Amino acid sequence: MLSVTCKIAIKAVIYLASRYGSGEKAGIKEIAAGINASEHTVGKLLQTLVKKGVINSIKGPSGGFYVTSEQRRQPLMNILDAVDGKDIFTQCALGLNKCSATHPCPVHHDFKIARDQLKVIFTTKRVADLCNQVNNGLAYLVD
Amino acid sequence: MLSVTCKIAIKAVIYLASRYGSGEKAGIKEIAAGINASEHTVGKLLQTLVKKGVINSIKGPSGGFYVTSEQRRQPLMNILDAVDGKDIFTQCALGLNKCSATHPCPVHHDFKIARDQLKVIFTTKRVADLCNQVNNGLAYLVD
DNA sequence: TAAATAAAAGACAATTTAGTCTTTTATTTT
DNA sequence: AAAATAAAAGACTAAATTGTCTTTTATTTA
Repeated sequence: MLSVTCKIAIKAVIYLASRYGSGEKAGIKEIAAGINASEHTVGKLLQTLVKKGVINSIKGPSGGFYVTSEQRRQPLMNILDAVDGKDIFTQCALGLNKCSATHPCPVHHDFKIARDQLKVIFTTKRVADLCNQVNNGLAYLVD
Repeated sequence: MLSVTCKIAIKAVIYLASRYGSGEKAGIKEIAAGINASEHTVGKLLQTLVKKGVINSIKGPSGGFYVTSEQRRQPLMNILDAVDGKDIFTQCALGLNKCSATHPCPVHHDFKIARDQLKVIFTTKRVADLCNQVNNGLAYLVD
């Protein structure tokens, strides 16, 4: 479904946004430790997120990564798009290039319903929503 | 979602079952041509399907691959399980090992709904159903 | 029984994806 | 201004997946 990197990216952003206020910075080490992932992997992927405007960063001592209050309001889709792209929401279940209502693969109609539902989840769930769940102990970022 | 191999496998089985009657045999070349895929890839993957009992084969001249009428009634899930396994229907969206209703990741509840829906599609749709669609010109296996 | 046919099996190669490491650049603090 | 800190950048390695090829085995037909 999502790539491994993308899953880590979502956890990293939620961790950052749930533990730190808007503008408050966290370093790579801390974020990696907080979501139980490799520092190297997290470092690399945070770069991508900064480049795509999902989060921000500042170099140097007392630098780090942070989210703005606006970025808290963005849907998970932004993270997914930055790392994996949006292809999974348009691709045919059987790999046809031209699969549509007028030229469907044999599972097109049903598959589209499920695929669209996933799309709804990722476009309606916002970073802030998930932070609340984590902060209230209703959801977890680690096993 | 599904691996490339698995997508080809589904198309191969549907092609075989839609073009040939129960017990009627088709060769690798023909199946590969019929779904616009590489002979090598198809040959290899059909082996897997035979081993897992999704289809049957007979060696030698006038040999080939075929499906029984019983195999026509099997759900797509059997193909998916034979090639990719059923993991995609249990895996956590964010990659947690222990993600459940009592220890959920932040998207568990919604994701599970969509995931379960996909599972329903693959367990209720049978090979024969899709063959009918293809044979009636309601669905296609190639672009 | 020999030749031809077609799948089975497995080795191998290529590609893609993921993960790691090193060097560079920017910023801050002393 | 120098030293320290932390991200940026990119090269590199490793692993997983996908795809290709060759050899073997079974079967049939002449």
